[in-house]
Amino acid sequence: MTDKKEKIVEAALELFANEGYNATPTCKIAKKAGVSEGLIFRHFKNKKGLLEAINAEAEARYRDVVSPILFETDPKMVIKKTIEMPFNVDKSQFDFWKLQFKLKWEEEYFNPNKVKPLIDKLTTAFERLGYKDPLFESIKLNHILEAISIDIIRDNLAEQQLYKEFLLRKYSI
Amino acid sequence: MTDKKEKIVEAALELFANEGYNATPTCKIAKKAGVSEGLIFRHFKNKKGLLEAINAEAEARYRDVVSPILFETDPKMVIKKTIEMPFNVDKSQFDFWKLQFKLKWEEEYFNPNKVKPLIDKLTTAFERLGYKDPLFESIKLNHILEAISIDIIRDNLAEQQLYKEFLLRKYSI
Amino acid sequence: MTDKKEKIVEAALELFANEGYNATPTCKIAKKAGVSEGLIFRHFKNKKGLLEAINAEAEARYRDVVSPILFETDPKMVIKKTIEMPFNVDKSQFDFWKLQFKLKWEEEYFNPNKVKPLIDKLTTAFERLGYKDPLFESIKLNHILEAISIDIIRDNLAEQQLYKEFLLRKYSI
Amino acid sequence: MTDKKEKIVEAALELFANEGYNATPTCKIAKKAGVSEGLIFRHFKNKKGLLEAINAEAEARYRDVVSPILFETDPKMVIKKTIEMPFNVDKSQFDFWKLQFKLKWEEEYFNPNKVKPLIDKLTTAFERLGYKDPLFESIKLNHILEAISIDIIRDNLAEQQLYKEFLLRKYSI
DNA sequence: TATGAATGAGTATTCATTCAT
DNA sequence: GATGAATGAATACTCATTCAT
Repeated sequence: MTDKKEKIVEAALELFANEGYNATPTCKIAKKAGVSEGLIFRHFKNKKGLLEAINAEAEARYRDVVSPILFETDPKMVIKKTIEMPFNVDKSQFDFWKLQFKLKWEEEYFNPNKVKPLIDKLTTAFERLGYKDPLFESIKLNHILEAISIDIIRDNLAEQQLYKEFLLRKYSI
Repeated sequence: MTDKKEKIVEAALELFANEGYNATPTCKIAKKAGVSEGLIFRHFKNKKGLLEAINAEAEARYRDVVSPILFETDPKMVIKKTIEMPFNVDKSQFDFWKLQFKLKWEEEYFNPNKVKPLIDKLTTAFERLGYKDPLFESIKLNHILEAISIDIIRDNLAEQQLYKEFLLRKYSI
Repeated sequence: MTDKKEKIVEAALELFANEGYNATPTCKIAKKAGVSEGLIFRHFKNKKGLLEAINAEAEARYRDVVSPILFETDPKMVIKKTIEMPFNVDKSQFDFWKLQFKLKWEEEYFNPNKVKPLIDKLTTAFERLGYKDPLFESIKLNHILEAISIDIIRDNLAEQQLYKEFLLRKYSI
Repeated sequence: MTDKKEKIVEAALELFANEGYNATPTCKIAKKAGVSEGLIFRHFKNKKGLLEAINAEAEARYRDVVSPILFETDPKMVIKKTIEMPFNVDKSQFDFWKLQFKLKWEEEYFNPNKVKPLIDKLTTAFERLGYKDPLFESIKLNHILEAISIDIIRDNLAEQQLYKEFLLRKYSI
């Protein structure tokens, strides 16, 4: 990716995440990126094309974060790593995840199957640990983590460290 | 509220909830409501004014749903009613809640204090029931319910009844 | 048709005819018509929609010009009226016809069946008058008249009166 | 002319002829020619420069086609060769002529004197053959041939062979 | 000669909003 | 209260043209 193309993506990511896709004019992206407006369309064809380029990278990052869990064999470690996941997200990546959560509300970008591998992995883990309703347990844990992620991203969760320890304790980890 | 004013609100609610506020042109609202575009501005001054009118009603509805919990005295019942809350939302109201959840992502409409009364009530309840970390317990339950609400509204939660019973069991209810 | 809508059509006709459809920006049409640019799209949806509206009117005018010939019963009069047709076009209508001839070069707007009724009528007329190759005669006459029309519209035909008489003489009229 | 320069001219000719000069973006020409967009401007300075280069070649070709008539001494042969001219155009040259006819509608490229030598030659021929109105006869024949050319180029003339023979018969050739 | 990234002015189109009726 | 024509600023997108390599 050329220098300017990268600049466009960065600017767009920040603006889409914070002001919203529809509320962000392409001229604002161009100005923030320090490039001409036309260049956006030369590189991405569409405003939507730009969004999709960002989104494609997001899929990759999601996989990077989740795959260490999927390769874990110890059931306790599966749960531990899953709980720790949202707390480990670097601040520099918040815009990225903010955009992801926003886009979930657009039919077009919402893919309910995305979490399935993780749910499956958690279900197996809970099963091995002798939990009664392993599927519901994993759905519940996933729910907690989704909500936590949202709070963290929006800087709306106090005492993260203590809360994380509380959760780990709950699962006897 | 006159007949036509009501029609505008209904149309706007559905469109804002499903297509997004910025992505919905006023002419589309007018067409769907079967009124002239000008009438929207006679009744609401602004497009934003229309959104705020809808939003104000949402606050009222939120209070309607939560207040029965706040007036509950039995701690077990507090938790039971809280868990049951998202499962009892009528389908006819989904657009309403969908819009609320979407708007949470706009700084302007996000009010982190909104859930405070419920969190407090839950904390007290968990305290009375002898839970070790009542605050974190209530935050956790709230997280679960937020995530459930999102799934239900988006028609993304299977076996709701069984899941609800599972949760109640978890809290020994 | 409202006053302003009519103004738009007039301005567009003149510009499309003289500068070409693609070479005419909508802002120029708006300025010439003395209206806001947006109004063009409110009335015609598209720039192309505007062209098509003009074109539809052109079809009507063509029919108005040709139908008196089609209802003629005397074969000599059929030929006479046909020959006179291009010479009788009023100068105020030149832009209209200019645009028609230009558009014939766009696949999309070229309809080879348009002249068929006239060709048929002429063929019958030549047949009745005992011409040897009535179909070719009518094609030939039509060719002459098309070329004359083009010359007249572009103000490129000197001594129109004498030329017309020459042609009539050729057909012994 | 280098290989690539030639490719550009070919691509531009086809596109200008069929889609129109204004409707053809330079990037489309470049893609069709298999060269970079910049190269067009290195070779032709302008988009207009490219058009003019094509046009200059057209003038040459026109002269090639007409000069054999101008050097003809037998009046009958002058008329015969003139009539046969449009029927002899090779299909591979249609785009060339199509563009010429289209450009006639742009003031800038319309040169009414272009046909003058041919008209003069025809007039003299008709004079020698004892026709009454030699000038009008030659204008008329020219009109017929212009219209025929247009029809042939647009593949809109059936039974060309028979029609040509019909015309020759008309002039007792 | 040839490329392709980059530009900036332009162009069709949208849209919230106003206003006379 | 209600309409619908009209506006003008904004917006996504195009395109001829330049320039460093």
